Amino acid sequence: MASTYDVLLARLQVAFDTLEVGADPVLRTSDRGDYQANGVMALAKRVGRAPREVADEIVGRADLEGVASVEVAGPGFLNLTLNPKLLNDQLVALLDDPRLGVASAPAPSTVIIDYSAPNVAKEMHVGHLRSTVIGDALARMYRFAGHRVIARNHVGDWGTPFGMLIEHLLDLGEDEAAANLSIGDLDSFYRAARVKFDADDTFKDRSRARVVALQSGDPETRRLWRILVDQSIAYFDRVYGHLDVTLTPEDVVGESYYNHMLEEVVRDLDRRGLLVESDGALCVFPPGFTNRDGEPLPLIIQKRDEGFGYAASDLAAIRDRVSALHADELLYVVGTPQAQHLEMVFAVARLAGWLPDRVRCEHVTFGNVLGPDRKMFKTRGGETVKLVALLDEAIERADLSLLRRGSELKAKQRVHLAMQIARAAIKYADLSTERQHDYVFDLDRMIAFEGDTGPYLQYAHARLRSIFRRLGEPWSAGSVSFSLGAGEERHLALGLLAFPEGFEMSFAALQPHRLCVYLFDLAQRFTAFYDACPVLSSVGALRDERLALCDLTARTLSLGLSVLGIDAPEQM
RNA sequence: GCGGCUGUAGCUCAGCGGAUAGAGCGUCGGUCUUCGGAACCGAGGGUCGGGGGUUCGAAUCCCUCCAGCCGCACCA
Repeated sequence: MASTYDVLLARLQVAFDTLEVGADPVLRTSDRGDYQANGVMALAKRVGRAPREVADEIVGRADLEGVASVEVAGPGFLNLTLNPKLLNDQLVALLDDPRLGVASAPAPSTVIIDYSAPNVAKEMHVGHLRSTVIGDALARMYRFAGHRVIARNHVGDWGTPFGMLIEHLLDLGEDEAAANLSIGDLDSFYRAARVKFDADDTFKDRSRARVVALQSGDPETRRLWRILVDQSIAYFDRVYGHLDVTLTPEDVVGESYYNHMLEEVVRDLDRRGLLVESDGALCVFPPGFTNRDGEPLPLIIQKRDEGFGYAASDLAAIRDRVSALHADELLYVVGTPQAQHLEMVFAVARLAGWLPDRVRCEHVTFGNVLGPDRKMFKTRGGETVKLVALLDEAIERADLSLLRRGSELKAKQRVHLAMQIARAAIKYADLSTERQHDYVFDLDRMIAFEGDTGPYLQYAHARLRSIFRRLGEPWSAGSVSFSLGAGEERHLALGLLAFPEGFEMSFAALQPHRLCVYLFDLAQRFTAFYDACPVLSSVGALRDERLALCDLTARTLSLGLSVLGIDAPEQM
């Protein structure tokens, strides 16, 4: 089905095209009418005529029969009020549409989304939260939009620290070490290795030798390294499970995966005459980048010691993703501090011809998670906050709230529900602020059941489902018609019909918070309706109509939340 | 110094060149003998960091200044 917005836009577009082909009607929802079109003024300017006159002409030429009534206001606004029959027909169509009006991409693209990227043998902490949550929401949005998503978890599984980590593993004994790692105690493992490395020269020498052995492919060293990697991946997988993130171990394609391609990256850059030796390092100087002294800034491909910089594996990854995986689109959900690095990598990949213009390549940046003091979020002791600790605390609080409220659920169900609420609280708080902005992590605020929070949306959904439970029998729409006599009903209905725009705008801009804004607005429309319009105690056609509105609202909330990676429990 | 991001109500944040800048929390007042009150309705609260400019129209685009955060050659 065509969304209501699209129906309206198509009719207006025809009229605008008669004055200037492709002129944007600038169609928006409005509080002056159901929608307003603001494109007349700009168009009048371009064609050199009076705005009111152009507005009148557009109104005269637009075939809005059966769609909307229109009024010209102010300097040339077109205020549109949707036709009751159109409203009814669109709502009836939604009842049978599992996608609730959102079109599926006619030509699916292959999209590679690079996100999460924790480090092997290190705990996942708040620093990974946003990349993981935002990346996963985007992956779900792309899938829902009908595209093919290849997730890539570019874990840090290579580099000099692995010398000391492997030596520490040997000191502990493989079994002991694996046991430590498998319970997720990665940080103390890493710290212990670090302490020895700093204090003990023999250990330091062993570690360095071990790095060389690792890099030269020594089988025994590789086997030991594999233990570290596998234990870590298993641990990450458990964290993703707790967070309900769709990443799997198969999506883990770490830095080491690209090792065998690095020589070729260097050779190819050299062949194309892009490689420059500078201070003993092999670099590319993409135009337009300078350092603090205004000198050209290099992207270091191979270091003086012949080791490869991380730019090399990033470049290899682009080559691989474009040529072997046939990506149409590359997204990097990586923190803002990497902006310049990634810009340079993209620039070099374009220069080298590995990244053709047809492939969209974008750095999806995000701001920091701040503590109550507005500085980077840390524990009171100044340590990074572990992701599992964060989630555990949220679960505990959610469980307490349920208890305080006198939840009748059994302990086991309650804990599961507390987990769903905790995840919703944390994810929604993260997704509902504009991506690029920093936000203050405030568990009290995000887990509150009132206000613009994940739990509030879940609650709205649970109340809706409760209506259908009380109904006592399966409900089906049958032959409902929507007369929308009450203002609250009409307001809610317009909200339901706007789901496609809500999703599309959020998706096109890669900004999950717009979908959050939409869902919160819908939930508010619903609660106002719920307060004013009795459902179960009404009778006949009115009752059917209200039940249908409830059904659509519940499905829209549930679908919208699921696209963001948030559960909508039946009962709370 | 250069580059990037940010500055909107007491607090946390939305705001797509359009009409009177909106939510949530908090505050104050109200509703309803609760289809789940974790609700609803209303009020108060703003030099949109300052100053210029472009435009019929600027929180939004441009310039400049102020404040804050981040990055700027071999750790990834």
